[in-house]
Amino acid sequence: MTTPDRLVAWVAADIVALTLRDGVLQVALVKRKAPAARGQWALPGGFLLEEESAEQAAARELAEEVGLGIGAVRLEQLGTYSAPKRDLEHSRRVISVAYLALAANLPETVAGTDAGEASWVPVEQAATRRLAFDHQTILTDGVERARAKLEYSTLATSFLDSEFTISELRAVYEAVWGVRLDPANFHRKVSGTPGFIEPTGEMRRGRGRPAALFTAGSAQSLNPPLTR
Amino acid sequence: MTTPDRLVAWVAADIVALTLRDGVLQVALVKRKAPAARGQWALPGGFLLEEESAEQAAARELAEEVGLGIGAVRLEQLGTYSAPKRDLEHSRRVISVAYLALAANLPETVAGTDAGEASWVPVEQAATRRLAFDHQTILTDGVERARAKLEYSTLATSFLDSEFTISELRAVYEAVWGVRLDPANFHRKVSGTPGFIEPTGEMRRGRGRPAALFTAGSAQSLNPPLTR
DNA sequence: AGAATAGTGTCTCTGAGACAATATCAA
DNA sequence: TTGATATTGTCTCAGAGACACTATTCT
Repeated sequence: MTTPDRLVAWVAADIVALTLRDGVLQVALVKRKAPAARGQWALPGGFLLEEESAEQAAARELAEEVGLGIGAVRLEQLGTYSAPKRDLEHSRRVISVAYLALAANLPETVAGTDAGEASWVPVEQAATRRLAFDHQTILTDGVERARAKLEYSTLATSFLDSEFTISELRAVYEAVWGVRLDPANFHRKVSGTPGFIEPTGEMRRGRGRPAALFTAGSAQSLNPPLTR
Repeated sequence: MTTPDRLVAWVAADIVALTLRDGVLQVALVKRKAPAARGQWALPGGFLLEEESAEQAAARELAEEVGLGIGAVRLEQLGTYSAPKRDLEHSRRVISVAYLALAANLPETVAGTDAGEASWVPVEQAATRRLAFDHQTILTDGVERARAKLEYSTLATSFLDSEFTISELRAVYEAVWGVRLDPANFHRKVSGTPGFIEPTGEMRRGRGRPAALFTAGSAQSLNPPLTR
């Protein structure tokens, strides 16, 4: 026996996928091809299928719409958006479970089946576009979460390839936080935190003195944290 | 036109409601009266109704099942649980949006319509009970979130009445974190953080020297944080 | 040589923690 | 007076930030 006014809903998983291109924080957006909100820019995402969890759906949609292979990104749950009027385009209420994904070297975006186009857009610029549904709110929350997480977690390395220099790691912090950090103090801080980064012994040569290469360490949290 | 295998779900809001009784961290549990998982202990909660957001549903269920008036508690979204097999008792898949609620002086629990019994149970003891569905996981996540939030937010005052002493505030931290804190250093720390607590000018007299009374200040975050 | 980037040394300041000392009440 | 709790003082240590300095490459 079903209570008459109990909500029956579709459940969507939407992803705030962030990456760094040319030192600028960018987010993956798709131009909607589905009937609802057709033609508008939106976060990648889609409906959960039967027998699928929200995280599985997020990983699948990220692969289909943005071409980010499953396992290539860390997915972290952001929150769930369930306001009754958040999506008036569908015939049923839709609640959305939002995820944050941080990606390194972005394979060029791929136009998948569900989305018309997919592209990386600077976050600053995306903040001025009108996005479908409440995706502007979700984007803002996602960026803020990423900023906060850099302080007390080792998440920043997710933006980088498996080998990176300390300067590149610093560039992640500077781009996401929008600040300039002292190279000397940053170097001491990250190299002195056990488990954050591990030296490979290799060097990378560029304009000046060659820089030592590192890989991500095993630590998940930063103690004490980096301060913004 | 509906894609054939798109999930259609019921959406529940479940609440990890924590309070302090006799210096012990306790959680509100209900004995289920509904057919699904009848007789088992579970977190308070229930299904979203049409035209209701998850947070509204959480507030309503908290009022109905635990007797905590709407507005008497802060609700913070914990996360969403959507594993396909998390709830096999219902005829449809159920995904649950979990909330964290911190309450002061717990009105005695009220047996509402949906729940058979409701009572406050020490968290340590609840961790050993078999709870319905995946509520054990949700409870663990909620307690961990509360612990983390005390560090960098002013959430601890939510556990107290509108007027409290610094010792009472310290007791919150000691109970939630399960540690002993130095009274002198704690006093300096909280009274020296602008916006955390505001003196009322009143005193409360007990066993020893009377303690000054405070109310919660306007600050939401603690900078620098308290360390566990 | 000069520019550029990597990395180290050093000083100062702030805040956490240990713990002694003082204050103000009840019994 | 004694015991209990509140509050302040003081010392030490760790870490953040400013910034001078050294190291190693390219042009």
